[in-house]
Amino acid sequence: MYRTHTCGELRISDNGKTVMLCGWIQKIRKMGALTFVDLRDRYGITQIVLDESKNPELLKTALGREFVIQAKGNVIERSSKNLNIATGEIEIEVSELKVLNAAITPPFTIEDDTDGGDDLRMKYRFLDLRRNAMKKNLELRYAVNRAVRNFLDEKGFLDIETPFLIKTTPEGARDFVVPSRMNQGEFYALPQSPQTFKQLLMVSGYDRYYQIVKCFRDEDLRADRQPEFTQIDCEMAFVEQEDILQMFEGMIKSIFKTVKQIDYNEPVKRITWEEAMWNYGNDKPDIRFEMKIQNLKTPINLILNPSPSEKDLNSPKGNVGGVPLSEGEGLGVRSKWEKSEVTGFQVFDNAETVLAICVPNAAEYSRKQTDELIEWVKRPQIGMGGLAFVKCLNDGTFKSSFDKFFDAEKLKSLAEFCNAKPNDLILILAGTEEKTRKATSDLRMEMATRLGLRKPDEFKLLWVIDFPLFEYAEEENRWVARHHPFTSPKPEHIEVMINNNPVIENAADYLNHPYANIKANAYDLILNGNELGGGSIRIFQRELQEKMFAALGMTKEEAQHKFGFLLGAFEYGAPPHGGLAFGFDRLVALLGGSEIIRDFIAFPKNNSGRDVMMDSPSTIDEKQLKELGLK
RNA sequence: GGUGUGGUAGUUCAGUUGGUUAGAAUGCCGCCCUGUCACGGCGGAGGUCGCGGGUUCGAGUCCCGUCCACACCGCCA
Repeated sequence: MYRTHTCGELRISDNGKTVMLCGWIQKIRKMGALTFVDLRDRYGITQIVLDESKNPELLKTALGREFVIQAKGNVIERSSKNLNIATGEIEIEVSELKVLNAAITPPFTIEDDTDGGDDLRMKYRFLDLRRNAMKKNLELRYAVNRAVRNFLDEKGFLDIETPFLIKTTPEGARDFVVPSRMNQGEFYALPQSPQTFKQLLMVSGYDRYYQIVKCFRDEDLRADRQPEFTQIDCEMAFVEQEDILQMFEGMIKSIFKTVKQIDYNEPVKRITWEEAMWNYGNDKPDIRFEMKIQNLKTPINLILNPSPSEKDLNSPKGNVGGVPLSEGEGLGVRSKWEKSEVTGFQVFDNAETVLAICVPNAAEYSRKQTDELIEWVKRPQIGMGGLAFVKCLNDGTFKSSFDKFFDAEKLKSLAEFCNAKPNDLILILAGTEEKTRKATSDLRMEMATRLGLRKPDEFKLLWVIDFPLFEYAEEENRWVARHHPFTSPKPEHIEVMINNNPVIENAADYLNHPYANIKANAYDLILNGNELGGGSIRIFQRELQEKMFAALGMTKEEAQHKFGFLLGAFEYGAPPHGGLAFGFDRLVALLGGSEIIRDFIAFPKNNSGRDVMMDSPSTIDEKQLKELGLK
């Protein structure tokens, strides 16, 4: 027997017991004839005492940090207690000590606040994982895993494994491929997601499926993106969008409750993709704070309203795609400001788009601070030429960076249009539509970060719905699926899809193609500005699926070659179905108050997709290459 | 593919306008210390300043190239 207890469980009530502990030496403190050793394992730290005056043999063996030892002795009450640790009232008076394995000095300290940099911690990941901070992250990961399984199990979902060695798919991310030895010249692909398998499971009648499963995408990494990552993959049959939103909103709330003790009782807010783009400039808005984008000039009308004759731009309330806009913020709202487009300020007058945000309580920003913001928007990643601002002073006056062109009256009307409050700082960006909208969105997030409005302990969920079905791919001059090619158009848009030719005759005018306006039964769940997951109601009839493949530029033969198995299955009684998938790593990281998923994965890859601990990827032997027919 | 930031002791970092023998903290080693728990005291070892080239009387410092790490853009249905 190695141990009777762990290093985290002994208390004052165990006083007098003879115990055996095993663990790693965290720290040695020598006080003359007395030596204190902090012994650490997964469960905690227990102090053991080596008393040379009572047992001189004990100190004959050399000890050092991270040695693995076994200590036998009596639990005694400490004469000076340490109430900062759970075992701090007792210590072990050691009678027998055994070094199970010596250790060389670790390259960084195994402490919460380690002195090790990212690079080293990755190289010695097995040491990094000894740290309390990492242990907590992995424990959180497992807690979320359990919460998911418990919830879905209770709802009757079945966990069914799907293969990792599958077929390459033309759409979407780049595939990782695996050469086949037995079928030389051919390759498996690792799944980007179990998408087609879960749909086939619906055809098979397993009407509630889930899997917490590894997925693979050969794309560049980010703090929140790894080449292999884990998804909570779910699918249901005989459901409408509403059923899915309810079910999985419930799942996330249940995770909040079990893992974070958060009661998220209110229904999750929903907005359309168009509202998201209009008000926040991106499709995953952080709604912990307002700071909505104000449109001072041309709206995203080309996207939102390709044929102004059909939808009156000047109507007080826009109504797009049959979905009423929230909070009376019509897409078509225009004010007298809007109509007086010639301001005399060329930067505004010449720009396609002029967008503003009202930053609360920032009117006292100094020249230095505003200059710094201007530099911020000029960074290559943002790429704006400059930034205009209006300070809404508490005395009701305004001070702007373009006073030369705007008199007091004009500034006032601008501030009113933006619904600016006293002490607000209005920041204005002007330029081409797409770039300016993205820049304003980035600026909004940046200002919120600077003002501390992105509170890590506040969780705000949001459904973004009614995504466009297609996206225009400029390089190929064709439509690509915004979500994936199995996503169903909204029922009222199916006709548009079937009755129109997908070919884009005039690339410059693609927004006027009927396909640009088709909306999908697709939805994303956003948490604090991060995409937690997304999904859609799927196509389940062969004809519509074929039409979809055709819309994406596939010939009938190609579609049959690549997805014949799915098209075939649809002919044998496929039920209506839909589902979604969550980014498990991202969910865990966010619950842990971070956006860096690397810290929540035991053995992650670095920025260039390398595992620096085992040094993969690596070259392979000639022999292996030959066997695979690659040489 | 691109942009930015960084690379100096085992580790985290400082290093002025280009100028003597490149510093601090921490870790490590040795000695002292019977109640420490961020222990304390004394002493010591430890450097190809990422790599290659250039400018210069002289380069950690300036220039060019390159490698690596991180963040971001493109990309990620």
